[in-house]
Amino acid sequence: MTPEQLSRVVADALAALVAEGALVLHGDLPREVRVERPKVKEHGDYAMNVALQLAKQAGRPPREIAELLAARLASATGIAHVEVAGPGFLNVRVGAGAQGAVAGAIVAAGEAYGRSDVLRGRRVNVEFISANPTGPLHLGHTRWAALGDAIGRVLAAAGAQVTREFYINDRGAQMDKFGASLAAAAAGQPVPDDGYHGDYVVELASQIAVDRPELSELPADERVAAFRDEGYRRQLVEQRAQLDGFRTHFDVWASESALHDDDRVKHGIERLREQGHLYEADGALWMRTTDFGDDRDRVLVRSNGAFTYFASDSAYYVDKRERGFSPCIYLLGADHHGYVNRLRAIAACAGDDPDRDIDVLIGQLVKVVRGGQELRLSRRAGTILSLQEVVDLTGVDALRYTLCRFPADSPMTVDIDLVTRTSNDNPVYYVQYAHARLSSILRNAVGLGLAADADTYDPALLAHQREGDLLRALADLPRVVEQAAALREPHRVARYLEETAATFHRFYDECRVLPMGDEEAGDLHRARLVLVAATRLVLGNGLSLLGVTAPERM
RNA sequence: GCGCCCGUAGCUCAGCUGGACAGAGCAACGGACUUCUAAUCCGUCGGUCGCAGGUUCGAAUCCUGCCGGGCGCACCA
Repeated sequence: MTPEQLSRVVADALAALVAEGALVLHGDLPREVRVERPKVKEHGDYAMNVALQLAKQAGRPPREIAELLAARLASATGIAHVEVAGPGFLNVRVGAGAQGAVAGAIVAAGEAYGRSDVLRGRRVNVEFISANPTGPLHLGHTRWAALGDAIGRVLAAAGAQVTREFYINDRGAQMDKFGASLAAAAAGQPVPDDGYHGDYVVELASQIAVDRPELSELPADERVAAFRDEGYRRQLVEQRAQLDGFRTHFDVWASESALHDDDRVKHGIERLREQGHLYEADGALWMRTTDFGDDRDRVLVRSNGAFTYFASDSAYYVDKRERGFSPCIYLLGADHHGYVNRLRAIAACAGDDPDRDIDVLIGQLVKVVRGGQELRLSRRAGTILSLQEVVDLTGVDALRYTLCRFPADSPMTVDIDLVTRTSNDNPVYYVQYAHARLSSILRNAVGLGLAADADTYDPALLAHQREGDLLRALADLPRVVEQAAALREPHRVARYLEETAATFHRFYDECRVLPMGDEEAGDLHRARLVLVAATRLVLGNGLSLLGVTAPERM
């Protein structure tokens, strides 16, 4: 019996009580009965607080309601024991057979276990990183790469159709500064003070100068533009290669300048104009974002006729919506949190519901510590720790896992020395090791002529305390995934995996799976083998939601 | 000045969106391998959940005000 099944049983019992008139509720039945796993095992396998929540609506003491429900549940199949505890909690123990059946169900579901269709039909756009193509990606971007990709995976697992998108800020003054920096460096001149100063600028400039000598012959202004475009092209290739290596793949690379070139900016502004929130003042075109919580109105077209960056943002949002996405998710660094109200106001001004159609996630920036010292990351100052450098040090798995382990809004410190360490200071190895151990058992089983057979094992034999603990942990994956998707919090998956791995290790410690020596294989061996296969699937499926590999051996 | 995020064990951090005595890892100390991977397991030590009020059967969680830290407030990109 899974928590979802239990929840349904209790909801049905509740509905029956109401239908019979045994319970009168003011208002509707609760949409869902929440099932929790109590921390204290004396409180049973599962606990529910429906009775406490309904007390007010029913106008009766919670314990009375709980008693009514308990009487009904006592005879339900799969439930071994029900009791009312404390102020009105409903504590349930699940029968061994019903509990053990979970393992077989997981094996039968295979790689689909943990997936659901709660978001079926939703087309979700996840935009993240969106760096300027003026240099290598650094560790700051890496958090969004790991997180954004994992959010995409989790949403897809919940049934959504996901498009991952990278918005290229390839237009405007920063690009020109980049071009000027390259042109200067190529000519052996010092880069402008407000330009880009990293070593990579010099390298890139000299490569371009060698590969495309004709560019250096151009007149000054054309030369800057030529170096800018060539540098841009190469940086983009570089960024994509680095992200590929980090297992982060984008479905769409959206160019800001393309948005202008094919008039989607104009089109977007027209669409917004139809909604009636644009006005002209002081020769400029404004959007009345203050109608929707922004602290000031924003300019779309300056009095000199130039489009603002905000115009691109607005048009880009309209473009996404016209491609059918809802919600459009944005991952932004904390240094951009001022954009939240602005972006939500764009959605509102476009006639959308910001709570439904847009979701702006703010992530705290990562602090980087190496050798006990904090590194200050600045591209323009040239003190970059690039994504590639860090990946080379730590490996993709360790880095991805570490970055996905924490909620985005919690400030995190990446200690390079720690992530680099391939010891059990590193939770990723703890989880991977469990998976390798499980794989090993299954390999050895094959050697003994045994295989996990979900159809013929006896689920009631999985009655050991450690087996029950493990089964209940495994049964949690679907709701962990659902919640991770709903809240856009993949770290829940990581934490869940750590707990489940620990639960497995404890099981392993006490419960022998395979027959020893000349021992004949019995029904308990077969049942445990199914449990092992189920556990391996859960860890493997969970790791893949984070984009981390599940090794067969370590 | 206005706004957003954070403050939980010595350290790094969870805390299931209000539940039953506040958790994990690391660090410290002590145990467990002749048979499925010891990258593991078990035990001990460790907390006024920043402070003060409020909401209620019940608050680390929600509200208000302080304190401390990070970040942001352009016809910039």
